[in-house]
Amino acid sequence: MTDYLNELNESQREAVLYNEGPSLVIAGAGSGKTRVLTYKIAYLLDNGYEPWSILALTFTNKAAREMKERIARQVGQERARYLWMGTFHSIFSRILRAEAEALGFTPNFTIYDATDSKSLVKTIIKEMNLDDKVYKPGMVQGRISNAKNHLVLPEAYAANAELIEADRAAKVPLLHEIYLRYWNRCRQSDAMDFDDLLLYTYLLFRTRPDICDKYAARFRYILVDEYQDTNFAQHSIVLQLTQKHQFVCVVGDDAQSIYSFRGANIDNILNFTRTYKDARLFKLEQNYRSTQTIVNAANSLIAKNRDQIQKEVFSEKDKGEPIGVFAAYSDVEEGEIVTNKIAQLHAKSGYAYHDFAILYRTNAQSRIFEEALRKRSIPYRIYGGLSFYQRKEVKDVVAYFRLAVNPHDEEAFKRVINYPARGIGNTTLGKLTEAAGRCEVSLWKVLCEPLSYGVELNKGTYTKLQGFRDLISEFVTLAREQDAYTLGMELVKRSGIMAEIYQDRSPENMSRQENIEELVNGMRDFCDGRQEEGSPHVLLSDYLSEIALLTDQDEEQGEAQPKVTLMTIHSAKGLEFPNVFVVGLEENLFPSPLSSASYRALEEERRLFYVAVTRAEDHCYLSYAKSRFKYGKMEFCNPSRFLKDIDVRYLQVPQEELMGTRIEEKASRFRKEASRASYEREPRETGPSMFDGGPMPEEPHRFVPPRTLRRIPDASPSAAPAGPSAGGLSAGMWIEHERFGKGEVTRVEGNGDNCKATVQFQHAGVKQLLLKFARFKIIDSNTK
DNA sequence: GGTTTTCATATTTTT
DNA sequence: TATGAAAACC
Repeated sequence: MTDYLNELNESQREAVLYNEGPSLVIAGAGSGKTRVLTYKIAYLLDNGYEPWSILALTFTNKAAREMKERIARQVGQERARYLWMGTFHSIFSRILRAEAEALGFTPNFTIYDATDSKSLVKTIIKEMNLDDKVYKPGMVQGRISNAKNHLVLPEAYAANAELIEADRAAKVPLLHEIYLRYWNRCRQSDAMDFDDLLLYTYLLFRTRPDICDKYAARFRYILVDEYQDTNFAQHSIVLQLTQKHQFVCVVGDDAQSIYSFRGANIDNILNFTRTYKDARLFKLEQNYRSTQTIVNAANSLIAKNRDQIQKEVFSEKDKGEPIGVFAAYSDVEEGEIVTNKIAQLHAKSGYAYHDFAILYRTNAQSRIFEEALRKRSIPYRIYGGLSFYQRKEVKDVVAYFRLAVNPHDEEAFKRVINYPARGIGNTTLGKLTEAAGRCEVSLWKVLCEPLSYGVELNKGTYTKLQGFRDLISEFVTLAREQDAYTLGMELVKRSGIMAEIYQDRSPENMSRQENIEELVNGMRDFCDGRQEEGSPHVLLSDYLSEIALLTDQDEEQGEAQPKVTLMTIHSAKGLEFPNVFVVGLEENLFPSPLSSASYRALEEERRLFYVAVTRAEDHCYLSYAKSRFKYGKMEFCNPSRFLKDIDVRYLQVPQEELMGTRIEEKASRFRKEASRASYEREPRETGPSMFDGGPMPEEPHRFVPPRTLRRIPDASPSAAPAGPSAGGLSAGMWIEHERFGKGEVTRVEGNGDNCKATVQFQHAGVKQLLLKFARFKIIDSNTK
């Protein structure tokens, strides 16, 4: 039953087998960390632990799901399904719902997302008549979040001389007041933000030792993945639950700690053996992912950091090829170089497109590569950007759902009280808010009895408010009985959103319709899934608590077509690709200019670079541009200092452009020449061949490329030109549309999914139809 | 109360 | 450049 132990190397096996007390597993990049966690859990299950007595905390839902699947393969679905496995936030939100009353919340509390938090901060700043140029909502929210991550409550904040002094120095002395109000407003709204999920869990366990003991006894063994990215609150909760029995195993790599800007504290992992006195330390140092060259290069890079746990990561794979460095004259050229290289490797070495990743520091860099790939018709997929649940129309619908489950939810309330427009404007809302603030109750309570809270209203407004109140009241009643999917459909219709969005067929509305349909379909899948698992009644509240903690990253899409991956380095953590391009290695971009303030921030940037390089299995390429458009202005750039941090033995630098001071000299000379545009030189070759490691002649004056910034809405480069994809439609034809009746096609444009037709209808006027969705038939295909 | 225009703003973001 | 939100407008 323990034959799987043979699949582990010695240090992995030791880590799996040691279960007598606390342990810390330092898992170098690509060293089989997930495998160790999986087998350890399997081993525990085989050695007396019941599935429900094991708690495994991960950082993404995806990681939890994947690990559960792997364990299921090992020990069978039946046992795996009872494991407690999930993110800190999802596991503890479950516990908080179960214990909500002990904290003065209801089990149906709302989870505010980042946008809700920020919007609440914004309203509070406004209500306090503070200048939002000084009290920047983002910054205020960040400080509140930081306080919460350090388990500092509002009263403690106000009483903390150091914090108060820091705020005074930062010219935001009233921050503690904002924090307090924010805190109370969340409570009034029966809402918790992401940080609260951790903070309240900690408070629950601290104020109610009986409850803490209950869970500490239930979770006989706790495992934490990606421990380097936990914050103080998470660390403290784990400590609360394991202090007595000490059965805890944390896994992580301090060299890959890249989320300190979100409160992650690398000290948690660095000091683990001090927190748990008898902790055993295991190091996984064999890298199974990358070539020796890549591993060695990454080692030489990370060695430049001061704060780290010493380890020697090594690879027994092939030596591999040196890391190629590309110097481009401009950001556009950088895109071309990378794209050319991808095309070349694809054609000559037989790599599929999904074997490539382009990793960048900021999302803004993606566009250049998008355009370059599109030009060459290479399929790609961009990760990041606006997530599905952040789209306006989706948030609007979800706001109604949220109100139905918790009418006190202030952010949802404000979002939809006048959407769709029902004549309740800012003036009225202002009166309600004023009364709610004065009486310290939720907006909903004021809405229910405006008069008793002293709100003066004229008759018309009163009626409108009553209408909204009745609508929501009814939803609240329904939410207790009906299942989520049926109710979801109902709410979309009854709220008036359906009518609003389905009233015309403008392309924007079409995409909104599609998103709402997707949302509703998602609900159906969710209900079906839950029912299959044996819960007959799936309530809207179940659905909401599920999606509150979902992100885009969790959506798994079975991609049919292999595509090049474009993402930020942050989102690439944990992934691997045969070929990786790390782009934009320039000062003031990577490392980010904001990180130069402290050595800690700079070390984090270096770790980020380390993460990027160690994603690569076979080939890794680094590139930088000497000029780049930033905020619409062209800027000159110097190569990143990080390029010098990698031992040159592992690099293949273009021609004589060696790392070192010379590059700065050259760059500054180059800059002067470029700005004068003084003299002619022989024109440089064009085409891809020159970038294949060959010499790269300088050519200063040609350096500002003409930028063609047209917007191409179609993200699919493989889409065919207009003709055939237009569904056989062309100008001059007559069609009959389901709702608009008969009309003549006057124009057909775009291609693929974005193909649209302009149609002159006999009665409905001129409309643009997105052919992907439009329901019509051709009644006369004579194009005259 | 709804629309248009202008203006500031600009890392990374597993939850 | 490109986005979103406040201000000014109708």
